Amino acid sequence: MQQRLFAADSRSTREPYVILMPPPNVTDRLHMGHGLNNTLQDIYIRWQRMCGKEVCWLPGTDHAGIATQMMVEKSLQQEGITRQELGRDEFVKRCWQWKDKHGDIIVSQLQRLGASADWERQAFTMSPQLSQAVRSTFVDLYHKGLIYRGERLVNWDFALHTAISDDEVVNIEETGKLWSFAYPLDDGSGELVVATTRPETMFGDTAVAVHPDDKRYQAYIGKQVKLPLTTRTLTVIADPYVKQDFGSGCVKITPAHDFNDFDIGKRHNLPLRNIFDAQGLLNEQAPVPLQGLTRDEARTRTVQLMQDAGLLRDTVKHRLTRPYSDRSKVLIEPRLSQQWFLKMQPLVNEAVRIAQDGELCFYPPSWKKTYLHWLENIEDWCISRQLWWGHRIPVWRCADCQQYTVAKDDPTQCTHCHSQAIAQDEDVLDTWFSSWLWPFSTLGWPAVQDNSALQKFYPSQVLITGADIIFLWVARMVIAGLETIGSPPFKDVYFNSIICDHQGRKFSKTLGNGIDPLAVIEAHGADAVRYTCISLAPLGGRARLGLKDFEHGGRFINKLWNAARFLLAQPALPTKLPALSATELSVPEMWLLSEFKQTVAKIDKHLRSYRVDSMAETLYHFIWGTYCDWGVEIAKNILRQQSLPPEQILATMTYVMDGLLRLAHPMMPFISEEIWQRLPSHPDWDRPRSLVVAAFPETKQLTSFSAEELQDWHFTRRVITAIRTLRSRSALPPRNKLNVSIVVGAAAAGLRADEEWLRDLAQLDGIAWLAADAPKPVPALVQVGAGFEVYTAASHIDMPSEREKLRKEQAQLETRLQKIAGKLNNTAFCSKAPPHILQEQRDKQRLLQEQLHSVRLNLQALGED
RNA sequence: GGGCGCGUAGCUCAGCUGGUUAGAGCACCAGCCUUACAAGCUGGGGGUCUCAGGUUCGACUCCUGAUGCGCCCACCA
Repeated sequence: MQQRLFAADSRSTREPYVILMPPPNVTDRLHMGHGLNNTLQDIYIRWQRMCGKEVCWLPGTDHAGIATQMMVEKSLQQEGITRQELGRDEFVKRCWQWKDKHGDIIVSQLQRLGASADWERQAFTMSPQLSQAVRSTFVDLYHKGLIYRGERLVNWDFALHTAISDDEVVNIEETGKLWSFAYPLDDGSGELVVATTRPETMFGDTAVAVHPDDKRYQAYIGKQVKLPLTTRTLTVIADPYVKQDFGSGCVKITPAHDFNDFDIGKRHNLPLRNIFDAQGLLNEQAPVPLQGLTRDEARTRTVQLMQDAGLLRDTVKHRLTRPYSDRSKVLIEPRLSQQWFLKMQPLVNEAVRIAQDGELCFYPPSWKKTYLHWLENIEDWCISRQLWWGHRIPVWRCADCQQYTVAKDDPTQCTHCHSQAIAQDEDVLDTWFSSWLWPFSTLGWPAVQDNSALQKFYPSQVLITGADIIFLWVARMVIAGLETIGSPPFKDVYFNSIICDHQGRKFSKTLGNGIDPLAVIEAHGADAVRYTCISLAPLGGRARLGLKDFEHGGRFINKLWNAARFLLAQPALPTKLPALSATELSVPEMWLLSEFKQTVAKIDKHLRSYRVDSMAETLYHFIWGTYCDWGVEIAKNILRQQSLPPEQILATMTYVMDGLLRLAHPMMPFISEEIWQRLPSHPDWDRPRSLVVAAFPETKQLTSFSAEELQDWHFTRRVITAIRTLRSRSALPPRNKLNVSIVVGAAAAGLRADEEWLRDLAQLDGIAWLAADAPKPVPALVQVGAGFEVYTAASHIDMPSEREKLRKEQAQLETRLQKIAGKLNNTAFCSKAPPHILQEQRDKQRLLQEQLHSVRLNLQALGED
């Protein structure tokens, strides 16, 4: 029913506010990281909707090529079949089924969380519309000469049998071994020693390199060495890449299996010798006994064979970083293959500029450097994948003329020779090649018939996502937006926390330390999950979350619910409330309203600076510490005393409750709406049919009162707190009223005017007002405050501990006074510190001196021992 | 090797542009089922703000160095 309120109207005249949901992968259900990410987006969307913007939160899912294909293959495995047995068409069909199932689960999870996205605009990276965008982009970039096919060394994943991009490789530091092998000179005049961490790659060696300036090896340059265990020989070449001080200063060069060696090979025209078959097993380049072995088996055997041949010179432990596939977690093999690449260099200039000029802002700002560093060192992007699930590359190769036909619509013939013998490239595109178009492909681009959505909702205001995909997704979206639409896709990038378990470990399936958002929603409610997530998740940091933490949120929701119940259960609560009238307000009400206004100002500030954790804290303190702890107590007092008409205070309480529900709504949409619907409408607030579209409080419309007007009340509150402490120390049950004596100095008039409040909020029976110079009531418990003393008689007073307490206070006051005196006696401080700081210290000194004096007199009255 | 960030109460963290008695939640202790709330109320204990210098009248806050930890990027076979 509320969903209609979430729909974005592209023809609206309101100012747009747009957020694009980072599309969750359709691989699996959502985890708590998604819970946080989507809560944050929803907070901003709901806030801005309440501020009167035409908001559009565009939801959707990502086909996640590699990840989904892995999941589907895994499920096939359980049925005992491989995707090859199933065939491509059938396999892709299975992937669609998987997508439908998990896409639905994801949407229902997001809705349970309260996500107020425009569900009618749901997008999917492989929908017909987005496929059109992908093709269009590919074809355009191809015709601009930016997409090319080439045989290059790429990161090869032997588990998935596909190339992956540099950004999908994760390097892990490990301890391995460094072996030194002797390669005998062909003319029998000696040997060269080379070091390697990967012995098995020696069969792909096509040279040995030394540094051109290395005196030790001048004579060897151009000579031949024998490649052990084979019949081949290698030339000794000179290249400045070689470090003279590492190992022997000789390097074996394996151009087909190492990125650096590949470059050297190019410089020296070395042959590329691939030693692996498609499965990652050693091929015929290796000696017969090693053929068909895996990399690991071959390594052990190679070392053994070299040792047997008397050519193993050394084995040492060695720290090295190895590349792993981020998805499949297997060791990456650099492998020569035909792939499609996108030239990135010509595309990045503008993306760099807008970050430097502040047209694109990162929160936290430190990410700007990381972003720029990546762009400034950009490499070509390998965009083809040897997978089945994804966007098929829109390129057809002609069997007759061997030329490529690159087209947006499926061609029937070769554009070069018109032959019909054309076949589409078997590969698919990297998933990110569709994700990077998300800011405009989801809005209908490149369809021309109706681009009102694109015009209205591009660009978006803020992208809220995890910093882990800053290169994979964020930077690339900026590039695509600038290249395709001509303007950046968003203004702000807000990096949310990474959710970890209580020990600071990332959630992972293998550890089983994840928290299922739905289970927690069942236990504590969606609002509690939302509140807990954001209050514990600082901007861009790492948030440690345990199951127990959600109790905090649960308690808060419960507290709010009870506060509302108090109000709603009042028999005197009128259905028609009077408007606020400054002249009829009691001082505590004036204070409550002022506190509310301050809260509104703080929340506005925190939202604008993306400090949602601070916003949550601010609201928590207002609701719990101000509205409940004081507001409700004040209301009870008035209702009990009948000192004022009940409608008046109930109207104020309703007004503030209505306002705080508005503040709370973006964060806690369920409970706030639930209460708000039951609340009588207040004439000073608008009353639409749902809180979803109610106005967000603005400070300029709110009433507040000056510090002078509230000064006495602040003093009274301090006295009340002191009396409560006294009561607690007297161990008297709260229902027993207390008799106190009060000594007041300068603030006497104000306090005595508030006597009724004092009496009620501190649960007093009788008050005796004492003059400052009157004898101290003995024996009695005492609390000495700034500008006042309160006493109460108690049945039995533990004199030593009472003295102890006073002495402790005395010591504390003395220390503080010493510090202040230190400052005030410092001539430099007095001459250089700003006047108001100086005055502050003097005032403080006077108050503390008075307080110390009182404490001392009380100590004397108790009799020093 | 380069970049970024973090070391504050037993635990998880706030503390923004230097001046507060350094705060919150959880945990702990004491007393309370006070008619909104025991998922609660009223109090309480607990911190040489990682260390060492410096700037300043004044540093948790700014600068330098040390040290421990985390993340990212690059990489010597």
